[in-house]
Amino acid sequence: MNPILASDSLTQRLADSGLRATPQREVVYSVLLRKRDHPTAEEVFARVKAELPTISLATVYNCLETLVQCELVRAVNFERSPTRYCPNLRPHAHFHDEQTGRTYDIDLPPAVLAEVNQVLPAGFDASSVEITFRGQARATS
Amino acid sequence: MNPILASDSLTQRLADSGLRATPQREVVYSVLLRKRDHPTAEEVFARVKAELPTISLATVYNCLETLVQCELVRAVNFERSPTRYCPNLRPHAHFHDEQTGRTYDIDLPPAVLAEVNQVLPAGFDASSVEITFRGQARATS
DNA sequence: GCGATTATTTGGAATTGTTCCAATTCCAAG
DNA sequence: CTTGGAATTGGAACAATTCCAAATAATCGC
Repeated sequence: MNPILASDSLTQRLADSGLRATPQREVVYSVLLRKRDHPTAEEVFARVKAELPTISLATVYNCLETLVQCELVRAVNFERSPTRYCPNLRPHAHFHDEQTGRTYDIDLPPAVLAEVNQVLPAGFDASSVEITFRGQARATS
Repeated sequence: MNPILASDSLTQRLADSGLRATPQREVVYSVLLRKRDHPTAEEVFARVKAELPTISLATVYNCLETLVQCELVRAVNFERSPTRYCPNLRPHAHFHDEQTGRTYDIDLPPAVLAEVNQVLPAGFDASSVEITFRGQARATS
């Protein structure tokens, strides 16, 4: 009945983990979907407050952590700057523009991913791999 | 005259950047070379104190930062845990063992590095790329 | 060598991002 | 209802790092 489909998949994923779909979780997730610019927890907090003025920063951290657990959101770390969050579930690398500080998603073709995994010697069993570029982007995307 | 060759290349690199080879910098660097287990700043601090009991943590941070600037050492970040330092200058990825917390260097063949760089669309100019695996290692290395 | 200048080190305070905690509040089921 | 677990909240605590101002050390022009 709710026209916002994302909310349904959210509810489903949460239920799968035995968790509830609360307004806070829904708004945090929708904020991430709405503007996919890899916001920090503080930025998410600011955006969510527009809709839920009484939400606390702790709750934003809780919700983000929950979404990461449910694999609806990826936490992205670049050096020691604040963790950023992205709702892109396809395999992708990140490009960090040194000038602007902006982060871009770079799609990772399965073939490349496969080749990268080949570099692991016997005895190393990787559950995930993260690829991060840093440099300069003139792209508008 | 000094039989420790590393110290010479250190002196050289520092000089190239207009910096001095101080005892603190030399000992911090030698500690990294001696045990290449990706220590944190605190761990380096503890090891250096054996030789220079009066060194301060701030100086260890300074020295590490200097060595990173001179490209003698790489800073390695894994999620939000403390930065680790490694004196391995060859292109390599890192494998983070989720059980033990240990970090392993994984050599990166130029061909793989080249292919990874190919995923960047036009307009993205990368100055460096970082590849980090996470998983389980049974290796002894 | 000798003072002037600059680089480096030092200890402690400050900062930042995040987590913890104890006290509510909110649901959901019996 | 009411009882129990889940979730939220605000503020304190925390960990890693950086900042800062004072002390120390090295280097340079003379």
